[in-house]
Amino acid sequence: MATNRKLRKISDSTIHRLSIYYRALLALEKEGYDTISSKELAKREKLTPAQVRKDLSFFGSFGTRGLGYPVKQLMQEIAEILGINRAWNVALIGVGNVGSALVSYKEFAKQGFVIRLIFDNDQRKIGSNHKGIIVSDVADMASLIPEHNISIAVITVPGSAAQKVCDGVIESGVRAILNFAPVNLRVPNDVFLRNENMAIELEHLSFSLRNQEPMIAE
Amino acid sequence: MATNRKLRKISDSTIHRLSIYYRALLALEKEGYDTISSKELAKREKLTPAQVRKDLSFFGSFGTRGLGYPVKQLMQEIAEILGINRAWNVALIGVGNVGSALVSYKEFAKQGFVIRLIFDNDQRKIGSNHKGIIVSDVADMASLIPEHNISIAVITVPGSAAQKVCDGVIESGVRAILNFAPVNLRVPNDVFLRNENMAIELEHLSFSLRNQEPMIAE
DNA sequence: TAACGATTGTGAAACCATTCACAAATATGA
DNA sequence: TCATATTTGTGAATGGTTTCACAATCGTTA
Repeated sequence: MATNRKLRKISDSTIHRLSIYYRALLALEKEGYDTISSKELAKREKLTPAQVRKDLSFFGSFGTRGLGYPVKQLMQEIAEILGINRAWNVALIGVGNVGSALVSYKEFAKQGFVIRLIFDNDQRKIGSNHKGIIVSDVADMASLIPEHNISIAVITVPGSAAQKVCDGVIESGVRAILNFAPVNLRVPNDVFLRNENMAIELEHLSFSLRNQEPMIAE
Repeated sequence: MATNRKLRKISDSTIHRLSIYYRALLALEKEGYDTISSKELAKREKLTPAQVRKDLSFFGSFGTRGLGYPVKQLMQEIAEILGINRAWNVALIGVGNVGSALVSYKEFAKQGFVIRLIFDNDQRKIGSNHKGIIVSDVADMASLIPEHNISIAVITVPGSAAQKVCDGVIESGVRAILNFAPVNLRVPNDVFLRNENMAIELEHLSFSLRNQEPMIAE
């Protein structure tokens, strides 16, 4: 059981790596491993053994000295820590290119994130069927979102509309948002916001390429 | 001019924020601002004034004491630092749901990232036209990528195929990769890799929701 | 059952990023 | 032209994350 220890300030990086460990363990299980050492796990993910152990130690002690961590069990522990050992109802707002792609994205549902509602403000899209889900009018968010017990909203509308949509979903009671629009959304302190901004990632690559040669001057 | 100072170890966070500043400045310019203080800029992006100044100071001194930073000029400086004051040729590998969405994504080209080539291994897709670009066979990467002067590869193939595709584009001379496949790619040290993994972001949200109440036990 | 090798869990040390605080520089208004 | 208010740029202080290093523990083998 994922223990309730004093899990006060867990850093974003640690949570991020937990996701990475989880994927690694999935692969290890498939490959037939029963146990895995922090050393081996770290090597696979280009991390350090100490980091793996420290990350896990925030949540409990899951390993056996001299042996390592039990693959299956650790997977379950991490799933529980991350909250992915259950289903979350998701609403998708905006059925443009990105939105449509996400509806068909299988990894989504595999991890327990189930798209229950799809919204758009385009009359031509409202009522249409996307993978079995009828597109609703954004105007109906306030009633539909609580009704369907939605925990997470995924925003895939154009940047210009994003803040308004964001305010709307929060109004409807959503407290976790994944934003694909290329803008910085403003949310209250009790709302969790994550951004997926491919322009920023490309700019990072562009920076790296431009500064390839360490550029030591002066 | 973006100066060539001793820009040795710039942290990822700083580069990330540079992208954020750039977007903020775009908006400020539209709103008619000529200058902006670190205080104001920080307030808009929920950062601290000191952070803004420190970030910028790694690259030069662009402000005027008592006044602030000139909006237009600072934008250009950052564009130069990030390397987005020019065009980069991009190849897209994999025309599934995500790949198709990216081809139509306008922000892409706006920032100077121009998709020149599209690859797939599905015979039914090869030869088809996506927004004016004919889909090529992945088997032809080795010749086409150098020919078209591609700097960045965007990988949108299923996880199972991603590592092989990754090895292929590196073989063809690409040194910057944006990976959408939900796997940890292995690349040599001189290749820049960024990951866009929406499952991980969702898991982060899931973690936050699950631990909403600080969970102080023991 | 005892001895050995392996590996965890974790304080302490080292490292890195952020914030503080203030001198230096500039704009502005009298 | 001078005094005042503002804001930058940056060393120093702080706070946070990663790595180190080792005692504690366990499996294995003789």
